[in-house]
Amino acid sequence: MEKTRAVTARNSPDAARDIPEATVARLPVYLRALTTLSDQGTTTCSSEELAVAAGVNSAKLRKDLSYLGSYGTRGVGYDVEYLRYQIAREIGVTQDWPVVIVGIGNLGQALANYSGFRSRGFRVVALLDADPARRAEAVAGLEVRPFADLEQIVHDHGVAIGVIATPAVAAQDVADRMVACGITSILNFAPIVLSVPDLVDVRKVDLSIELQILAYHEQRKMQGAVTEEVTA
Amino acid sequence: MEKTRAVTARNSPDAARDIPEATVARLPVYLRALTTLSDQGTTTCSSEELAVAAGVNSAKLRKDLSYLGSYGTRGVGYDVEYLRYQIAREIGVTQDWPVVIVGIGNLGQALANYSGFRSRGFRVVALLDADPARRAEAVAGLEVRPFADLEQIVHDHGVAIGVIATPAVAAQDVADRMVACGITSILNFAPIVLSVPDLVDVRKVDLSIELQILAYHEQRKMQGAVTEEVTA
DNA sequence: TCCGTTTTGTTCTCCCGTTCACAAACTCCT
DNA sequence: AGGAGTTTGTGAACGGGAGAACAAAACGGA
Ligand SMILES: NC(=O)c1ccc[n+]([C@@H]2O[C@H](COP(=O)([O-])OP(=O)(O)OC[C@H]3O[C@@H](n4cnc5c(N)ncnc54)[C@H](O)[C@@H]3O)[C@@H](O)[C@H]2O)c1
Ligand SMILES: NC(=O)c1ccc[n+]([C@@H]2O[C@H](COP(=O)([O-])OP(=O)(O)OC[C@H]3O[C@@H](n4cnc5c(N)ncnc54)[C@H](O)[C@@H]3O)[C@@H](O)[C@H]2O)c1
Repeated sequence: MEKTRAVTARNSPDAARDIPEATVARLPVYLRALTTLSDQGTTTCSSEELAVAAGVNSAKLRKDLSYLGSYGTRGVGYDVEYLRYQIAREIGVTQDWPVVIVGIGNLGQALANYSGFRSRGFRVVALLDADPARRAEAVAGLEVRPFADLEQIVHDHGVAIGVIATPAVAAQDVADRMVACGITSILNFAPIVLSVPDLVDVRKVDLSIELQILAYHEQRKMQGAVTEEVTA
Repeated sequence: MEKTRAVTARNSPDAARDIPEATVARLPVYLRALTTLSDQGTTTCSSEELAVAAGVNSAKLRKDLSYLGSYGTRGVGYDVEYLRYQIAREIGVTQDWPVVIVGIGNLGQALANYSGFRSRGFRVVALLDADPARRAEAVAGLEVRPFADLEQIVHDHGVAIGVIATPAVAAQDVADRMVACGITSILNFAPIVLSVPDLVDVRKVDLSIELQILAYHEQRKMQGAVTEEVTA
């Protein structure tokens, strides 16, 4: 029974192939590059062109795409629109995903105001904040609602994805409540490691960590410069 | 001559060991966990405790730390303060890094107002925006200055790290100008692949991509659920 | 129809990172 | 002093991803 699935042909529309995680992370980049090409009026592109636009090796690009199926034509390349649709479908952004944002402070407001989510398959259906003062005025055309409304909202809109933009101390509580309401994917901006059940996916974005990684390399560049001076 | 370096003992203070990239990305997480433990009054911790706090495997944690040196005591564990300092020193955040933010819109303002950067070794020294209207009022106690001031600011403060929070169309231009001014590390929030010289480090944060990765897994969970229903 | 050109899809190899497992080293108790 | 218990640091096995390289396939021109 398990084997049956593995034997399923690549092109089979409903085959649940397991795409490597590294590839999944790059598919959105290809999608973005294809959208740009499409906007420029390009109808066809080679793996080399697309690879340059996406900032990756062309062999890697072709291997990534081969996990989805054979959507190219040898000697010609890929049809931009067709490939774009196939990737969008594979990722799951041909439909709109309802999203709730919890914690409407500096970052939460910026996220709520960001138009890019909408055009990429996500719709912010509710903004939640524990602080009544935050609820005085609407943000991005949406009222800010009490955190207690979470369950109702998740139920009404069938929300599966939640964004946490609260302070770190509140994040685990918020995550627990989200999970209890049936949310199974969380994007976390709070600088804390969340503990959730196995079936819930968590992705974290930590801007301080990004800067620290840059700082590490920056420091090494400087050390190298000094060493060179000394040995010279 | 090349060999000499390889032979250098791990504990040697000035040894330029090459730490794996994956490890570098985790060091800030350990640093954060150690700071939390320290705040809670913990003076000593085992690799197992720290690993749980950081959300990683304890063997991986120990191997990561071993790249920095032997800072633990067998049978006892690690001194929290000591290890915290060693990691901070290795990353390079014992000193303060001056940072400029370009593009003071929704996201740029949120970043400017974020206090967490300061406590983690970064100091926002200037906010730049091309739009004169943006410069009417100060953000986070800093005036918003014209983009043309970049070179002066970079020169005056010795800025090595720049943050791009402009729309995608402007990002490559901004990056080029940054590089021309001597900035060698860039944190990019615009959804575009930046092209920069080899010696410049770029890290990108793309929130749409994060959501799309979650959507992919979410879709698979649902497919699985449907398949189960059908086969049941 | 056939051959040269182009470009995909895939195989193969190498490298990096993860994890296991254990010896070495340290503490504490008797 | 010695042994039991604990925890680190690391060697070795393993798995996954990156990239080179090539065969298969499509196209176009003669
Ligand atoms: N602002 C940034 O640029 C930035 C950068 C990196 C990381 N972060 C992280 O993102 C998170 C938010 O940052 P911020 O600057 O927007 O903070 P903020 O203080 O401006 O906003 C936090 C919001 O969360 C709300 N909140 C607190 N507890 C809550 C709860 N239990 N339920 C619902 N809402 C609750 C608060 O009322 C507030 O409105 C923090 O964890 C921060 O560390 C922010
Ligand atoms: N807001 C978010 O939550 C969010 C989320 C994901 C990605 N992003 C990305 O971050 C970037 C900024 O988003 P935002 O919502 O803050 O946009 P925004 O439009 O609110 O702000 C952009 C700012 O950049 C300034 N700017 C434009 N061209 C410039 C130039 N050449 N030099 C200097 N400044 C310039 C504009 O004047 C404006 O103030 C965008 O690329 C967006 O795609 C934002």
